[in-house]
Amino acid sequence: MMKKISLKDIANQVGVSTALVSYVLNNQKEGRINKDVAQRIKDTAKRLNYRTNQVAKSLKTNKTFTIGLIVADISNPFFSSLARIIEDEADKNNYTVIFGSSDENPNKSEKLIETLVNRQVDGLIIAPPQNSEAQINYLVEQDIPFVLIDRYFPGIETNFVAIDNYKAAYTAVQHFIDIGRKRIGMITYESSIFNLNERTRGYLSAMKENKIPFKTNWLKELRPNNTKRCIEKAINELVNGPQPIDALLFSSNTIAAWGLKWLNSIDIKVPDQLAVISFDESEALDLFYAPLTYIKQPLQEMGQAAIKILLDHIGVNNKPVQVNMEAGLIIRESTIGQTELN
Amino acid sequence: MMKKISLKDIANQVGVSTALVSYVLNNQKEGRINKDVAQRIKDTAKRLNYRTNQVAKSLKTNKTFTIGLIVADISNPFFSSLARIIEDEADKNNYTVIFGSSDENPNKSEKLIETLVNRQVDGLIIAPPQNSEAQINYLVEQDIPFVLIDRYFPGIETNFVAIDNYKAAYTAVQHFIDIGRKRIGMITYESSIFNLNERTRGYLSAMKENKIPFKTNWLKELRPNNTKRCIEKAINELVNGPQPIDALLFSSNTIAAWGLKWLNSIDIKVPDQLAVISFDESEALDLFYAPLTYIKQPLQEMGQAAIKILLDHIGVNNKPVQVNMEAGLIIRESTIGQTELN
DNA sequence: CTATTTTGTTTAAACGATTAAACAAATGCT
DNA sequence: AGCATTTGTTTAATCGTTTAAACAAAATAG
Repeated sequence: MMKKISLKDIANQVGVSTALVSYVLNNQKEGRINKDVAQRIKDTAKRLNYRTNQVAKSLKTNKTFTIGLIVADISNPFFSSLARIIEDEADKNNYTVIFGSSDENPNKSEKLIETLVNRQVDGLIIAPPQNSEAQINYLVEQDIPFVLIDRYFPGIETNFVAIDNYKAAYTAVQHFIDIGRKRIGMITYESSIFNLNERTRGYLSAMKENKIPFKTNWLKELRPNNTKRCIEKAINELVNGPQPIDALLFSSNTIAAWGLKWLNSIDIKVPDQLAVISFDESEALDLFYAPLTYIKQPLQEMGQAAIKILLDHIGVNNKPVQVNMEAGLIIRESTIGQTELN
Repeated sequence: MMKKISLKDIANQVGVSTALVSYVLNNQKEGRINKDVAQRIKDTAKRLNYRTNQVAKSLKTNKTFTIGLIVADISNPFFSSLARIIEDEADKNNYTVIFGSSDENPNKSEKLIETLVNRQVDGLIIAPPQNSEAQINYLVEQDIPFVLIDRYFPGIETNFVAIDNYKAAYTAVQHFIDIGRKRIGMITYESSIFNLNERTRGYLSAMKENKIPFKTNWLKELRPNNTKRCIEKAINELVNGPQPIDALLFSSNTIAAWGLKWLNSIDIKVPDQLAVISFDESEALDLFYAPLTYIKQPLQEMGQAAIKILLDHIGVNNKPVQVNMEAGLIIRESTIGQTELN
């Protein structure tokens, strides 16, 4: 690695102090600096191809213009889409993004938070895994600016941006009922994550308020491990029982992807035999033979809001901002199939 | 933001110099330090919840343990999967990843490189867009360690990790021919990016060597803008002409996703009417009614190789390492459909 | 013709770590 | 006892910036 050009090098070349060089290159003390000297400094900087050392600058100014982003898994389209939006918004404000994947594991998440905080990020955007309350409280105590995204802990007063998952699930189930389905199943993860619980609560609540006799085994809660086979088993139980379901809600895009593959391979006809709705969108849901009705989260707005709130809390002690957005239900053939349209 | 604890705070509390604190916390000068004092320093560090300021450390040691990753678009599953692998490998080596998306735009890519270099990343992993040769040469001149991934410039001597795209495309076309297809089309981007050209070259070469009379309009090269409608138009021309094609190769996952949706909506039967192969995998290709035969890139190996090569070039002036891996052809129903199996 | 202000620039401390070198005290060796 | 070595710790410079404060020279005012 070549020796890097520093302010000092420019100062030496021009024959002035580093202070002056710094002032000129930062356009400070405008008017007070000799035009000639200023020009010579600028020229020399360009000629030597000077690049400011952000690390030194950050140390001195106590500002890194860096945001830490912690998601469950950057390779999950939900999070990578969000990451892209956050990246763009951050960039508009001259921030750079460092990211990490927690795999829904609180230990990993804690390690990531520590790493990012040690690197003096100006703030964090986090989709917290379950059992990570302590870390979040730590951030609150340390007064480190952060915004939770997608999930949050109702017991902790923090900034967050999420959707109303209760309502979203409720609306989905209501849609099933509106199209005449009564035996409605749901597959979700067994988890204490607030947003997932809200989805389950919405499902149960919609069933109840529509006076649908609910069978406990219509709700399948998956252990996080060995997911693929668990989903297959769950689906088998749901469709093969004495009271097979006629509608199914997947609580996440990953569950939906595995689930749809299995539905394909056991030849369940969607929507005739089984109407299907999934949370989150993905290319995959479009290419299923009956394009899926899905719950669309306003990712763009969520990402933008997260950045805005975060930046509004960097260096200022503002009150927590909590945003619950509304998801949309995009109705397609997996619930209103060709058959029913004709 | 609360005042952060520094070495000085610990030193003051314990009544020693910061140097000693630094030595103890870094386990240096082992044995030479009074056990008692060492313990007191460690205890105090823990009690005060000391976290080293990486920015200061980086400035002094001239090492950030940060890798910059520049891809075309982090929300593209190909790149987000790669990003995840790179993240994991980086983490194993105590590195953190900063990322940016170039949108295949050399200006953005240049800006990103500048930002990341200013932040003193120890090295870069880059999927370079077309017309970014100058930037890459700049990195070479500046002796900044980097590895190109997915694409590279044959004219520039750099580290790179890629697949043999010529061979991959050739193999795909050969597979079409082996199953009796002769009128084989290809949709790709019009681009000077080496890997795409190689794919085209592989396609043409396979056609030629199999003595398939090639029609120029079987090869559709898309302008990067307005892609969706261009793909639809291209497909219409390919399947509606006087000599409709009976096999189609998509040169990327994004083209495939749009293309398959369109094939669905104009009711082309895959594979009976049209056998289909795509580059890259994605959940979407699995859920198509005839799961797609696709060219599988060894992402895991590529990501791992990239990190290994990069780390081998940080701080050392090793010779460029160039890796061309072999892609696999995963054969599924879009070429060997049920009909032909029976 | 001083005193004051303005203009242009430098000095020097600071950010929070690292680390070579210096130093002091205790111990070992003959 | 006298010298060398070992042990334990501190001093001080440094990384590349920023920036308040000091300074010097020139311009303006009274």
